Amino acid sequence: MPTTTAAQRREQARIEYDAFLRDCPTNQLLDRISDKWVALVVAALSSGPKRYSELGRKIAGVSPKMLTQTLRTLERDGLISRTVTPSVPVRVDYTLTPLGEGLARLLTAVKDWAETHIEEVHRARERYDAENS
Amino acid sequence: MPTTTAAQRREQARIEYDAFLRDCPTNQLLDRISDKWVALVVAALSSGPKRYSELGRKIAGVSPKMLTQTLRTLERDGLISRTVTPSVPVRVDYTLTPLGEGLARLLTAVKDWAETHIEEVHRARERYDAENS
DNA sequence: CAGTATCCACTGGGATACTG
DNA sequence: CAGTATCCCAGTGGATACTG
Repeated sequence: MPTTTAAQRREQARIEYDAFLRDCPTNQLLDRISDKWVALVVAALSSGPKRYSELGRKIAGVSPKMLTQTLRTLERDGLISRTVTPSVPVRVDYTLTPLGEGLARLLTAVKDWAETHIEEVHRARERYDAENS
Repeated sequence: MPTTTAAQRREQARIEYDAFLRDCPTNQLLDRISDKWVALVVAALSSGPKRYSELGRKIAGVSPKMLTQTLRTLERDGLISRTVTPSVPVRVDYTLTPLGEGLARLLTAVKDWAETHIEEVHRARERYDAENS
């Protein structure tokens, strides 16, 4: 009789795997671009620098909290840069860095694939749903 | 005095935006590949067909529930195909469809970008954390 | 204008147990 | 072997209110 159960062993594996995934570059990147607002912010900024409130308006429905949070992580990762103009009232501009522009191009590739194949995916869904009704 | 508050207007915008995002092909795709397990399953299958339990072992730490759920949505989207061999015990194989192979190639592009630029991101993070300490 | 702070509801996914 | 069913908790993000 083993002293560890199957569940315990899988939990151990899960812990190790989580650690591995945190270190995995691909997963770190997927964590970023999968964030609901990141892709939208990057897309908005790819047409040029924007102010905080411009982003808030362009990305309708985002709360100040999430907009700030998104901008902070992107800034921390070196994907966007934040410029404060100490006028009254203050003005803050966000711009894509060269690294961020690279990410924008990658997202364009994702977008192209999505738009090219979405019809096929939709047909597959209809077929699947029809068969399993 | 307006009859709608700023919050109410933003909520309305959020609802419309959510609807828009649901219809947006890019976001639908991002929803898929951002799923914690999808990328792992696709990667596992890109080296050839696998059985359910093989996937469970290769992707350490995944629970049966999530593995099944992931496989179902991928099958529904036409990205993988499921083949049941009615032997005893039953045998189920999962394979990437041509569409799924296309997705796998896209994920390879994502992976390449991630691995090429992760160092730069890490340096940016260290710089950011040092400045804001 | 450009945020920050707090509270809280909701849901995604893990643990666990069971089945054709 | 290949799942399904149920319970349940933690983390995410929205609402709301406040500030330099």
